[in-house]
Amino acid sequence: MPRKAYHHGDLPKQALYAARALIEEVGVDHTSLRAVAAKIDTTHRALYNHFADRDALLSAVAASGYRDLAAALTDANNAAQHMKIYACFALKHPRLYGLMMQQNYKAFETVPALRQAADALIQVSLDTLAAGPDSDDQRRRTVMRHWMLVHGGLSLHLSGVLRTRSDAAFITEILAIAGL
Amino acid sequence: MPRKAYHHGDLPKQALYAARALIEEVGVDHTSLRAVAAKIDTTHRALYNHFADRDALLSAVAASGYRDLAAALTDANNAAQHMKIYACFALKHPRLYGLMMQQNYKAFETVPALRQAADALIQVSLDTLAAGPDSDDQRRRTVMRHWMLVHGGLSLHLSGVLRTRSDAAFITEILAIAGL
DNA sequence: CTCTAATGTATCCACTGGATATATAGAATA
DNA sequence: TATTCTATATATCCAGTGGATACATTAGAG
Repeated sequence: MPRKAYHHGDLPKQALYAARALIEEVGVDHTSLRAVAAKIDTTHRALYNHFADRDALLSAVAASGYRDLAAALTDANNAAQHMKIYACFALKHPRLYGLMMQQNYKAFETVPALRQAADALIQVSLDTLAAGPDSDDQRRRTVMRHWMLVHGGLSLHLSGVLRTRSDAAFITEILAIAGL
Repeated sequence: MPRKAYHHGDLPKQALYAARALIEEVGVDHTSLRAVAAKIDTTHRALYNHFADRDALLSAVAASGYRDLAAALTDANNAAQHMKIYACFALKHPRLYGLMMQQNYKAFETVPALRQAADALIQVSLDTLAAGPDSDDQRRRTVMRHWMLVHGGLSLHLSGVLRTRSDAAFITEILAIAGL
């Protein structure tokens, strides 16, 4: 895709975009290093110069998802808007969102960018949802409660366990359940 | 492990147990058909006589998890007990629980046992959480709200996004957040 | 007792993530 | 400018995977 030169120019960033695109297209399970490499016209082994292994690449994609979500949420002025924007993001990028929530303790420890991106998201949520003069513990719980509701609802909706209806109906329903 | 006879006796059930054990030991990603087959002393291809493919086997394991969870929840007399038992199950079998929640629409359509098991769980929850004379829609929302909170909390806790504390602290925290 | 359908086996395939060794190029040094 | 050094890309290999096809065995229906 880029030049035919031996060196690629900006392989890390392009690999990230390519991986993210592939994940959103065909799902995480069907996203192979070789497919990502082919998409940016390089060898699958070249990726290892920039990512420790496949999981590290996936975690980097997850981190980019967290960043985008946090950025989108800065537009929220209240809890209801916050929940709507959050849910819309997840419904628009279900596989990316699944990957973000599939990260585990080890990933958060191993990939600093992931930890940072998640913390940034938490900060945005704190600013929007718990701006009052409450104690830190109280504010943390407010965010946690909100996140539990919206993420729990999304998870049940996206999987299909709960036989929820259309996306739009789902959003109004979780808003009602959350009392917003 | 069983006899050395050509026919195995009860391969489907044993395969299910073996797969579930492997999943709880090493995680879904590292559970291969060959490893499951080796555990019950057969060929990986024999599994295909009883499960359409790897995903079908995993979905069957998930269904068995739903059944066990529903059975455990019949002991609950109120919402607080319900939430505690649910959370304890997930914390005791985190990888199995992850698999259960990783099932998607296609799995629920393709594997009838999975749909049935999930519906049975919903029924138990309806009985415990929404026994009153409310409308069906109201009862459904009560269950949904409860499930959103507990599953959302578990998901955030198990992944480590939210930096939650110990399991015990987590349980008391979600009970408080849910107002139970 | 035979025949057939269900079940288990043997063997193959394309593909995967990852390891090792080699080639290239861009930057720093001289 | 010429030379070395290091980061980056490639080539090639490997064991392991899910799945396909063809064949062997066996239990049961007739």
